[in-house]
Amino acid sequence: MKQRPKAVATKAKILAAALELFRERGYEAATMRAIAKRAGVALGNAYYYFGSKEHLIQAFYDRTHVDHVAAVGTKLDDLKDLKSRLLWVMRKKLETIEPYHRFAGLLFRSAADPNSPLNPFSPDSQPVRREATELFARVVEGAQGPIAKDLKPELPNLLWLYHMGIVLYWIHDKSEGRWRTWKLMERSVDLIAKLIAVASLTGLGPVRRAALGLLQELRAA
Amino acid sequence: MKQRPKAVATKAKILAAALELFRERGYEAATMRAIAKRAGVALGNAYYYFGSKEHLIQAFYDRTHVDHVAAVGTKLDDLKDLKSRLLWVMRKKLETIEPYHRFAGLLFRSAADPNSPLNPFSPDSQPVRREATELFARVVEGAQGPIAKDLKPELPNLLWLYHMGIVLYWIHDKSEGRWRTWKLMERSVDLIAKLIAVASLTGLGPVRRAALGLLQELRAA
DNA sequence: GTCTATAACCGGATAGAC
DNA sequence: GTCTATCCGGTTATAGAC
Repeated sequence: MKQRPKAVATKAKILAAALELFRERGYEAATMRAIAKRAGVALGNAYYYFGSKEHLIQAFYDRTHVDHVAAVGTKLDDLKDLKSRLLWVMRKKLETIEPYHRFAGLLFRSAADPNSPLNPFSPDSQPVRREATELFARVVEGAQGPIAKDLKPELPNLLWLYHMGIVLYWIHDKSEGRWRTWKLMERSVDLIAKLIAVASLTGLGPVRRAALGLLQELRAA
Repeated sequence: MKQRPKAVATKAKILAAALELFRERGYEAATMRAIAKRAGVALGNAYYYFGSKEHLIQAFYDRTHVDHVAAVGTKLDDLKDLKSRLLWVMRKKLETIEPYHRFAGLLFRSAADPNSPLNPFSPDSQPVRREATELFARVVEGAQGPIAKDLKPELPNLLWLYHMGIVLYWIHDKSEGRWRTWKLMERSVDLIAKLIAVASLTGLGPVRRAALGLLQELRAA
């Protein structure tokens, strides 16, 4: 019922025009009027298909996520220990988003707003977020070595959160080729692998208990 | 030279009106026209004192920081262990910002943009950030109990970063009276106190070494 | 330097006719 | 589904007064 071909074509035209103009002029300078005009469509019609200008950006997210999964590919299956698996996924992430660094500030500006549909915790973003989390579930699932039972189910979400933190750092990173982010990412992946190993060996100390309590809190939200 | 009393009074009037309206209606609904009107001032005059609506947010930052420090007050000196000290400071923080929850999202929106002067890592924000960090230095400084020598200098920055994380959670928190944030804050403060204690007792395991290396990386940026 | 008043521009968003 | 007309608010411009 949603597949009237004309509607699909119009929507695609508008989206294509928008992405073009974003690339050419950046987000702010690509006005809705210009987008509509390039798409050969009235302004109001653009709003008929995309509730707001921000809805147009969602395409970027979807695309980079798909690109990331593709870049990760089947190579992940060849890596056995958690550290190299996580490292691989994170490397591919940074490589995938690198071309967008110029525009990232503008894009993520909306992403930080709790009221924006682009915010990664919003209902609109749930599908992408779930898929992204599943990627980290794959990372954990295929890893050899012991992982504590009570920690394991939390890990995909935690790693997703961690990866958001790295992306946030990357956005602000002005160093040449983002080498700071790369170093930070490599070091933190190392630390995370060590932490998981330690947490999975040790008995139930008060620190471990406090940490797990905190995790439950977070999950309930 | 900047202290013509009339000018100071006018600027204060405008800021007060803005904060009032932000509280009452949120950021978007508090139009510059309404702010000027409430301040009993012409629209152009508001722009004479605040270059843009965002500049009013910067003023908000400063204001809440001052309020926070005042709320923390001398009571901090009566608290001896790190946990109660940190808890006190964080409680006062959440209390101080609570009235502004409605428009906090918009605030963070600008803060996430690396090109915005509002972003907490920008040069413009350095003064506020340094002062805020000093508050956490006070927390650490006055605490009894052992704190590892190599960890101690990192703590003010780390705690500042932690407190930003809590604020980020608070911004997205839709629960009644932000009780989720409060619980998360209390639990995480507990965990942090435990972590610091353990880290200060234990010898130099690989985890500790990796963590400290990561901290150095972050500080260098 | 401080302030008023008014008009105008621009672009995101909406209403309602067709 | 698509259009045109319109609203709304941030921002700027102007011209002048204390």
